[in-house]
Amino acid sequence: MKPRVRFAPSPTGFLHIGGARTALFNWLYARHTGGTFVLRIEDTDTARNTQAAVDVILDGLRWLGLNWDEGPLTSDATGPSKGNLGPYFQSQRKANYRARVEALLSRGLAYEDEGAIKFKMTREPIVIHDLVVGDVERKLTDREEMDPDFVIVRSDGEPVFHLVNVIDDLEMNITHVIRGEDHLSNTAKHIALFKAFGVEPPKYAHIPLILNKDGSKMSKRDQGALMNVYMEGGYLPEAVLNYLCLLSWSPKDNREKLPLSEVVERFDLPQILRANARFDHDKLLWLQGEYARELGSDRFYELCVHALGKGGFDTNRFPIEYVKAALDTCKGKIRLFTELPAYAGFYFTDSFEYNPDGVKKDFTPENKPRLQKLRDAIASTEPFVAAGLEATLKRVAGELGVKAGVLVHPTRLACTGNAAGPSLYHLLEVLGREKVLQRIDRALTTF
RNA sequence: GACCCUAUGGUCUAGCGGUUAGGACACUGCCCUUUCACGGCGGUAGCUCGGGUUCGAUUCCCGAUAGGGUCGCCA
Repeated sequence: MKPRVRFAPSPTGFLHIGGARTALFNWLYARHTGGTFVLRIEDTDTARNTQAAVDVILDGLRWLGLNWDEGPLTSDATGPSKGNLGPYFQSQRKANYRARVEALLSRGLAYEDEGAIKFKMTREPIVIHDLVVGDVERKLTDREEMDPDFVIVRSDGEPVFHLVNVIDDLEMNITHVIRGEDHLSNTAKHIALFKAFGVEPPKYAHIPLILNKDGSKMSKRDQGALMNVYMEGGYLPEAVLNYLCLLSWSPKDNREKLPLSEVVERFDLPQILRANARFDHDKLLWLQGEYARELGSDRFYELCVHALGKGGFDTNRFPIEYVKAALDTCKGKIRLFTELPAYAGFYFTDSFEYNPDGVKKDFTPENKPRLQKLRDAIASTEPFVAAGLEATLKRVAGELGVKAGVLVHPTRLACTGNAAGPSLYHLLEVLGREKVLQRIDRALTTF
């Protein structure tokens, strides 16, 4: 029988990076084994759950490319889904829960207590055969010793997580439960529940948690904890995915950057590490840069145009060839697309501020005549292309008896407002003679 | 408080009784270079501690310590 795994988030309005990693590991295992990846929405908390919150989860998984074989097609709990074992929203499965609870009640495995229904938990230690952690004997804690039974239906009639999670895994024929290690201690309860229902529990694989760089628990408020930061922050999903694969899993051959298809091929449960991993944003950024550099042109343009648009630059007002030429000078230079407006905005507006430090350093009295001389030489450079412009600049520098850099910096500042950026000669070529001369002339009037 | 998991540089990791403890990110020196970035060549930095087992422990066992998790009518 092929494995059936599931990702079962509750719609809280956020998709946590840890949740995304859990989804990823489930997805990887399903794809590796040719099994089925089920998405189930645990929306039992009617007070908190909204359709918009479900969209956050669906959008996040889609952005990452973690497609599910069974589960909802839309965020509408009563809407369409794929798969034969739905509904895939817990809010639509209440009849199942009621029937299961009745069965427990009638067999004396559960009882009513102050309006709630409690499950008669075994008093014996339970051994969890975990595929990642190994055999774990879970004894009762001191509080559990006093009352090992736990509530499965609240006094308001709503079933609780432990119950519905188990019933759904059972009824959806889930074979492997791959989830965060925060559930390891709870697993004894789940196993007892499965046994009470007369079925063998699924295999468990508890994966380590993702902590902050300093080792503290990552909460929603922590930097980088939520998926939307990456979706909106100019990240590439392949970079995020690759980075997530490297936390608690390793290809073991000293490679860091590897395509998802290869991870799918090599991924398996037993080789997942046991220790919690810390989230290193710098390393993610590095991978992001690696992937950004080798992006295909069309996708690169698309992402750039989108980022520039968000930064207030309407590239549609410029000829497509100009836009492409401008963006080509940025390829391989930026990591995050959100950097682009500041990095390349000068291509798309004439009104930009000069970098103050650059002004101090480069717009100096002795540089003014130099820039003037270069301006005149540029005015007659023919054709107006990078190689010729470079030759012109170096010739003028030679005539002035200064290094090229002396001319390069004021020119860059005059034409872009920035102290760093794309290759100067190439950006001049893209801007064209008219704009370059205008910008140098304008700069010359400021100092 | 009880129970559970974990422990290799700052971070992610390779290692599975004998290695000059390997790689990556970050940091840093030099080179390349108009800037930035990339790239190339170096550098700093590590087996938590204490007991065992063994001819020999980073590696196996026990304990301590530290970190994380759970013990809810949250999920």
